[in-house]
Amino acid sequence: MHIDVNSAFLSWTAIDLLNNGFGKDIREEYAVISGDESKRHGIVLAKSDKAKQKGIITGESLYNARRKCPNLNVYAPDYHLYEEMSDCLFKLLSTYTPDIEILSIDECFIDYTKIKKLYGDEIAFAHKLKDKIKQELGFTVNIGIGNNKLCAKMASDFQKPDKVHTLYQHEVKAKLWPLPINELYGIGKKTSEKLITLNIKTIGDLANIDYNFLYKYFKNQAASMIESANGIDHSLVISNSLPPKGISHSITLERDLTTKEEIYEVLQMIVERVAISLRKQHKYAYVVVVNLKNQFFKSYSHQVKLKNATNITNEIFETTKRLLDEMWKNEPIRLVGIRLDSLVDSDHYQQSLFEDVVDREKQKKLEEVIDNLKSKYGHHIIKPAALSKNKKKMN
DNA sequence: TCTGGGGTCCTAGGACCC
DNA sequence: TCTGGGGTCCTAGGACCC
Repeated sequence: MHIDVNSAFLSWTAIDLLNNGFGKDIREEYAVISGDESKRHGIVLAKSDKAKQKGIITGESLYNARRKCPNLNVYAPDYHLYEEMSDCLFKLLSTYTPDIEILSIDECFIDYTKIKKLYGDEIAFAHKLKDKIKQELGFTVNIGIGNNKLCAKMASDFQKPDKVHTLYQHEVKAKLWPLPINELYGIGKKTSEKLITLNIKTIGDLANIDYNFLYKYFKNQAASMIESANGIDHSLVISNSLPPKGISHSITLERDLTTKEEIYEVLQMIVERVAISLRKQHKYAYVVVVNLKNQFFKSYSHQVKLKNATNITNEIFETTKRLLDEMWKNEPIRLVGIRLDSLVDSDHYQQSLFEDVVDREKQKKLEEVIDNLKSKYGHHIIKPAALSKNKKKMN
């Protein structure tokens, strides 16, 4: 089964507003959740059914959405709230089974095969489950049932909200094949455009295409594309969520930055964040990546693999500065991002002849102390002098 | 005041090795 | 007599997902 919260961010904000005495349910009006336009974060993160009927889609600019629906009501996202609501949902589900694979903040798979003996017919169970979620948590979900994850996921997407759908193997032809090709999981904008030029317009078209023909255009992807279109998927529900492969953070700036010093300051801020997150997870990173986006929305990245995995803020910061020096084309920058990759559980430190190991150990201890101060007294209790607004007052 | 942020996976090309 | 083939690792970029 695939369980998917209907318009998650919007539903969750709606509940929160109702709980705080807001007189109306924003699920019933022309509403979207969006970031702050003045900070250049104005894109649609979630929409109500009514907004959807106006043609508003997730991911488009708020500017665009307003043109489709001039009297649109806009609400800010609250990520802390969303984490809490998400936790509540997964906790409720885990009272039924430990076999839950969390896909994102608002959706997951459960392996019903293993608990069918306990709870009986899956369709009856799914209805009871969705009603229980609505009653106890206040929001609706769609539940898709299938013989594998792909079919369950496609089924949960059929008709919304508050519905249970099945997509068993024998239903693939009737329920999956008529859908437009871009609705197949794994087929995005680029691939569907390419497929349409090949006259492959529906999932059924893809399901029945000649493999050798498709191979010419999609190489190794061809086989799995045809399998998906036939509702075939051998992947398993993996309950114990895997550790992250990387940690990243990026910021779209309120205005484009034009000097290296300004970009350094942003880098420093972002490094602080990712490094703390890294240490919190007891990880060390081998690879440091800097990503930039220029005023024309062109992104480019530069990365380096370190000799030694690190979790030391300063080592990461110095690395990102070096990367920036090498890659920056002296042009206005809209977004600055950092990613830490190739994470390992311990640093297996290889001492270099020219390094001061004592100093490195001291640095690590210092950062442990700083992390503790921050978690006790808040993020702003201590920060690099370079990020202080009153640099002259600092001792 | 048009266009976010956090992820995963894949591919292509170059360096390098035997 | 101009120049293989297989393999790994690294980097950059892109597609896709929510």
